Amino acid sequence: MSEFKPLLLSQEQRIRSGGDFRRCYNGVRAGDDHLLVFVVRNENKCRRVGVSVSKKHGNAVKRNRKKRLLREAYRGLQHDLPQGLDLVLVPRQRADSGLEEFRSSLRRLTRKLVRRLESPRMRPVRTEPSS
RNA sequence: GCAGAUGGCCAGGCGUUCGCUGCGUCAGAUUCUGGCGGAGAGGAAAGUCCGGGCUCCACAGGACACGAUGGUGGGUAACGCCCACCGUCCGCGAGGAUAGGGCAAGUGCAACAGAAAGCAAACCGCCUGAACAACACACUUCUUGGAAGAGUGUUGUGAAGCGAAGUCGGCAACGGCUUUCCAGGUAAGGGUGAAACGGUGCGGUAAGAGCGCACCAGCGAUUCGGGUGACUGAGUCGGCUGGGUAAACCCCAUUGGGAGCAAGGCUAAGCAGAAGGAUGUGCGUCCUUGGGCGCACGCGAUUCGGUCCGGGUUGUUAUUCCUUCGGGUCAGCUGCUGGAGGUGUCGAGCAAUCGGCAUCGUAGAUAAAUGGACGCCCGCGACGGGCAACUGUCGUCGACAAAACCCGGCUUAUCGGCCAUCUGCAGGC
RNA sequence: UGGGAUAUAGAGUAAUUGGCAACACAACAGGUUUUGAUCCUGUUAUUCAAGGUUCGAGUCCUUGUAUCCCAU
Repeated sequence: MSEFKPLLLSQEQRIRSGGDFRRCYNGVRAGDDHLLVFVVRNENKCRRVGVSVSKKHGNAVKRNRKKRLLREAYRGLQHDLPQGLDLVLVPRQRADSGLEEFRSSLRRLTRKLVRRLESPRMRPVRTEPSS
């Protein structure tokens, strides 16, 4: 399915400003044992992704490793995702999270989130005041 | 061979493929895309404990505070770092550790124990004399059952108490009263304590004591020798000694402007201001008698490391200055990597290090670039096979940890190895 | 990135310039009570870690760890 499209990940496809991150945290979210995903729609028709790893995951080497694994998982799966979304990926504090776990979690969670975005918006209204 | 000591080095390797960030070049195109080439984390990049470069601010000075350092000589841009040496301590040794100036300027501290914890004595104890008592000896007088006196020797007492002596009461245990507890010498001994005013021996003495002597340890002065110096070797003399603690205050010597690349500079975009405070006086000069300008003093603000003195700048009646609160933006470029640079070699030096020559081009990210997958080799671990060398399979297996303006150090973390020199023990020739 | 502070029983605080780590709360055990509450008694500390100075360190010095705060 994605063998014709290059698996690139350039700077335009990344979320880099604090405001964009804050907008995503107010959006729809879903998570499992390995991953937490925040999603919001954006105006232009491209996918963007941001990665956030807190200091509780260890020192700089361990944090960089998790960021790279998350970016690599997104890079392999980006053409399976719909257009016009901003994603923020936050890993859970687990030592056994590898690339395959992140890939399967990302695939399952984005499918769930897309379904929730297209259904009548009951969930976002309920999540807004709590956050 | 085993056990160590010191110094240095490496930080899994190779290949294919999909990606990431700069650079060079070419093409499209107009600041983006593509092709090609080449580059892309460390010995600690870490902690931010010191020192410097660089940038901005401030750059008359003085006094007092404050911080840091502390053997000597050298190295360095500088250092709290490094090298060499000295002293002290530890180790059989190779070696290791060392904040290592001054308690003879002053102040302070030392719980408990101990007689006593700092300035020299007091106390216990030991000794002498006097006094009192008892006993013994011999003497004198009166006199012969004996008494009195003074003497010598021995013993006992001899600072407050269960003391001594006398006397009274009581069968006794004991109780009451009276008297007395004087004058010196001595620091050998006195359980303790981390630490106690030199140690041992002989002499000496009433008892003792560096009181004297010999040796040893320590201090001071001095002579000669070695060293740039810290210091050290040998000798002589002296009084015999004056404790410890300064990572206790302190003293001495040396030294220290402030803030930091989010420094600083440029461009673009955007917004909304509000409140409060700021004293004048004199002189000179110019013109239209009301102001302008300048100077001095005063006052306000700010700055000169913290305070004071004393300076600098600025304002002093208004399109100015200062303070506080609020609003907006937080985008891009630059600084940004060629520097106290790396490697090799020669020379100086014990070394740290320095100099000459040759050669190399070696990260620049900004929610922050080095990653993913596969294969082979290496190492490790587990389970097997084999007498052994070795070999098969498996592994979310591969130390600590990632630049953020740049250097020099220090400290801390670290799987597994390699090399060189040296020491001790055991064995063989 | 720069600056500052703190760490003591389960949680909260003391420890007067170095000399036996204290207090109330909580927990546990025992006692009082018919039972419970109250009350009484007792127990519970690697003073954040390592090293040094000192006869002796919670205290002084050095290094590290963790947490919190401030500026931009």
